[in-house]
Amino acid sequence: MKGSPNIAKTGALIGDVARASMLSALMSGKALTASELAREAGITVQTASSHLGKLETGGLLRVRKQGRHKYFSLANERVAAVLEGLMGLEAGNEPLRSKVGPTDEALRRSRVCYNHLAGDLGIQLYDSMLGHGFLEFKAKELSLTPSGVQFVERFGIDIKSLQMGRAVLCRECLDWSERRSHLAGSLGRAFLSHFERLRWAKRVEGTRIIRFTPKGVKSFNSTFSIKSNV
Amino acid sequence: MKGSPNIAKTGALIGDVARASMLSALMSGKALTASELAREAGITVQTASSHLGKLETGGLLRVRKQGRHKYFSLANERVAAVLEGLMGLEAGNEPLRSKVGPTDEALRRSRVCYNHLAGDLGIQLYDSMLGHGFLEFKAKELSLTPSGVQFVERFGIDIKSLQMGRAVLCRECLDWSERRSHLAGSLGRAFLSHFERLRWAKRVEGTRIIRFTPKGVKSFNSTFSIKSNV
DNA sequence: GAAATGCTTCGATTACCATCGAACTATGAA
DNA sequence: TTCATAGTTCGATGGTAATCGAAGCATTTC
Repeated sequence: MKGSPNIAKTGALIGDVARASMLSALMSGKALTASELAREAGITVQTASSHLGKLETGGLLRVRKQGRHKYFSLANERVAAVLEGLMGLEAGNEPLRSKVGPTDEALRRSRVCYNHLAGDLGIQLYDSMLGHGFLEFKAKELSLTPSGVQFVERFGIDIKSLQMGRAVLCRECLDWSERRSHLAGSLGRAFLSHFERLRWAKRVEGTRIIRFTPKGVKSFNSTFSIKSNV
Repeated sequence: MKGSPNIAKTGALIGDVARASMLSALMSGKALTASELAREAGITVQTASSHLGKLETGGLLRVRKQGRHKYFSLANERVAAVLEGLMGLEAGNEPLRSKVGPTDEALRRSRVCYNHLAGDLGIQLYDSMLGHGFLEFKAKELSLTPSGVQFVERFGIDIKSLQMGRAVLCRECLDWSERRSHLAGSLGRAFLSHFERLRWAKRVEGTRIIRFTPKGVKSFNSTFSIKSNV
């Protein structure tokens, strides 16, 4: 069967515990330095350097050099999507114990996925946008409707500058905790950073958890007209 | 970072060349025996047995015993989706040479992906169904509209028995050659097997290629009202 | 300039695991 | 029963790659 060695190569890249730790850490979307990633994985910087080199040539990471620092981030959203998919597989297989734990609970509720909002709240946002006709599938791809543009602008996001950029505006991304899609793309990222700017939510340092304030939840629900009991 | 060892485990499972070959072979959706898979991977049956055991306990494979044979298939559609995603990553990174080759060409045109139609033609089918309002996104998930039901039935697919089954009727699946979705789920599988029954298309033994006959292409285009030059 | 910090390269060590031959179990055929 | 086929278990072997100490390069700070 042709094409098999390829998936083996990237599979092997992900298949090392140290590298997997680094990739998981980068799922937050933040760019991290080599030494930060080494600490995250619990290995020395030499070893980390070797790993990071392999991940880069393997096309999983993007690198930016800044002074004497080297910042690593996931190569693109597709890499993030594959990693999310892998996590989802695991979650399905685990007996039940994966459901417990307050950390896990919080992750399922709302977490960052490559700089956009994932988890329960992420799905609610996505569903709401679709339900109000702000997003639609135009035959091929997810796109923002005229009324959607209006809504997003009134919410305080500078849609024009997003459209200027090279990145795709709307994209869907599969969730591992739920089995549903949520909003990715530059609009997805803009939403999350705007939530942070409005102080509705805050990232918990060192994890992927996003903690919404009580007031933040309330505003979120009313903005996207979500019934609080669901 | 929590949750990292998990993705490492499945990553490592995929990361072995022999196992990757087996998984690729199973992407056709067909169930294969242990010795067939051993031959596919170019290893002895003993080694294959060991690999298959690991893949099963890792949750990637489903096993059915039938007499003295043991049939292996991918555990579910999600596993298939992750594998497709991995192939897509590779395809994006490869320089350009991955574009050449007649086999590759044929794969891009139409191939089987876990028993449903993928590739260029798969996307055309999906787009056509959406464009005619036969499929729609109902807030959360892809579903068949009333007119869609009518269309599918008139085409000769027994939609009732599909709806009885436990499997999801419509699902979307991301393509690696294009960057678009195509139709998966039990309806997707029903379409492909009906194409085969009508002799529009035939699987090429030992590969994932689906070869459409000239007449088959014509019928396909007219059924889904696709302009032949696009 | 010198010292400090961030990262890379080199070499030696170690641990893991894919591989296969040989022997074994289980199911089916004659 | 006897033979054949499908698959598993066991043990030995070999190769690959992760790991870290030590030394080296590059950049910034003092």
